[in-house]
Amino acid sequence: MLQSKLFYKTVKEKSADVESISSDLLARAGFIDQLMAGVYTFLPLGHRVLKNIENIIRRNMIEADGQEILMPVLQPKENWLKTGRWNNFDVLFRIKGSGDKEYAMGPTHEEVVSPLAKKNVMSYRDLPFAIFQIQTKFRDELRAKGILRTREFLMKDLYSFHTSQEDLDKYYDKMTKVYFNVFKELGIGKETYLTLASGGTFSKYSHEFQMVTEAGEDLIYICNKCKTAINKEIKVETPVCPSCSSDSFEEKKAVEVGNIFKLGTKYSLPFDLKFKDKDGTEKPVIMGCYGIGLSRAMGAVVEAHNDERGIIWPKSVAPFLAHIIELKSEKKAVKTTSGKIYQDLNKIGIQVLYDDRDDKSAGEKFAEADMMGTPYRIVVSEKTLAKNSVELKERSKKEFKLVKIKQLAKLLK
RNA sequence: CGGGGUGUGGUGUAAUGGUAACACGAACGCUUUGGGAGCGUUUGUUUCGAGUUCGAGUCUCGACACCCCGACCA
Repeated sequence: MLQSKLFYKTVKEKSADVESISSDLLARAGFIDQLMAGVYTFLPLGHRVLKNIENIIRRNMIEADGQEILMPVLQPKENWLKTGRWNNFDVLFRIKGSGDKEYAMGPTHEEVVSPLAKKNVMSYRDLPFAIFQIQTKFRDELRAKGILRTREFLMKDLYSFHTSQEDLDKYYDKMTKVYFNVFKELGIGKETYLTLASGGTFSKYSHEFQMVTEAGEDLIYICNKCKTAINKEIKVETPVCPSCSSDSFEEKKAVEVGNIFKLGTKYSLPFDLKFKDKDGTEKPVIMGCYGIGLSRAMGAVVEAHNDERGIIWPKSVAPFLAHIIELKSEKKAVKTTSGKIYQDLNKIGIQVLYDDRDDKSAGEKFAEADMMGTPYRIVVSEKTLAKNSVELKERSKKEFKLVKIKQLAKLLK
């Protein structure tokens, strides 16, 4: 991508509204734009990051036997009445269509996926299976907080269907590992804890994946002895660690980047979702659900990876792997060589942003590059070309090195 | 939802009730060219609606918006 054509603007000054570091950086670096409280547009840079996150999650879900579908945002009131959530679900957007007909804007999809499953499940032979989607969710949160807590957000939700509790337990454990792998790939594995939580309206217990950060709205308690984490509600119920009985905890602020629930029969019963077992008896299907907020994950990654100059993207989610900075020069070679490097890297499939602008000073280009946080910066100038080289610097490191142009592609691969 | 705060060019700020200003940005020109450059010219502003007043960015009331604290958060 040529930076001269990129749809973006950076803002030098910190915004007056606080929100969170991630929202401020993402907005100022041109990744997102706030339309209103809790609602954001993803600009080309932000959209690329979001797609990278999406692909990491999608690949992991498919590896866990998930099949991708896409369910509607617009849902019938009737299904929500069936589960009793039309009146109970505080953050549900309820909208009116023609003739005052009412609909729900999907905040989650049990009310759609359960009747859907019913159409395909007759016998134990049809089980187990898992289906998921990556889709925009709507929740009428009373209070938004930057990109970390929004009213409209992208979410991956997977639902699993089983013949028995044992089978669900097995899949649930597998999913726990898959989730850890996702967060590791997103670059926040180290900061993320599996946290025992109370299940709310779903089940007695659930698990949250909490990333430790000052920007978090949740409090978690990490056992000093075995590193098991529990959330606030559990801490009230159980003053000692549920796995090692230690009473020494460290309190940390955290943001919930994912959660998993054992739904059991909570949604199969209202929708009459059952199957014929081997012995001929009819049994309710046992369900699990597993969510990850993608846009929130994007904010979480930024919260975990930034410095005073801007964002430091992990390679896995970065909008571009490399950022070529062409410094202004009288000599044509600087531009032609920069252009050639850009083409060569593109050819071998490396995502690269090329700052080809002629009217920007070196300082401004560097400052913007640091703010955007691309993992590798490649500076091309008269100085580097004199040595047949370019300057290669990692965003996360201080030092840089001169690299022969011929070797550049190999190094980045 | 309860409480609090704030709304001024694109952004960040200033302005005893008395001509809306400064910096950054943007456009143009010249100079500069390895860490958000310099000079000059130009550009563009009081959230909305009532009210008080000779006169409102400033005071009063209302609406709307955003932010913060709390509560809430499948």
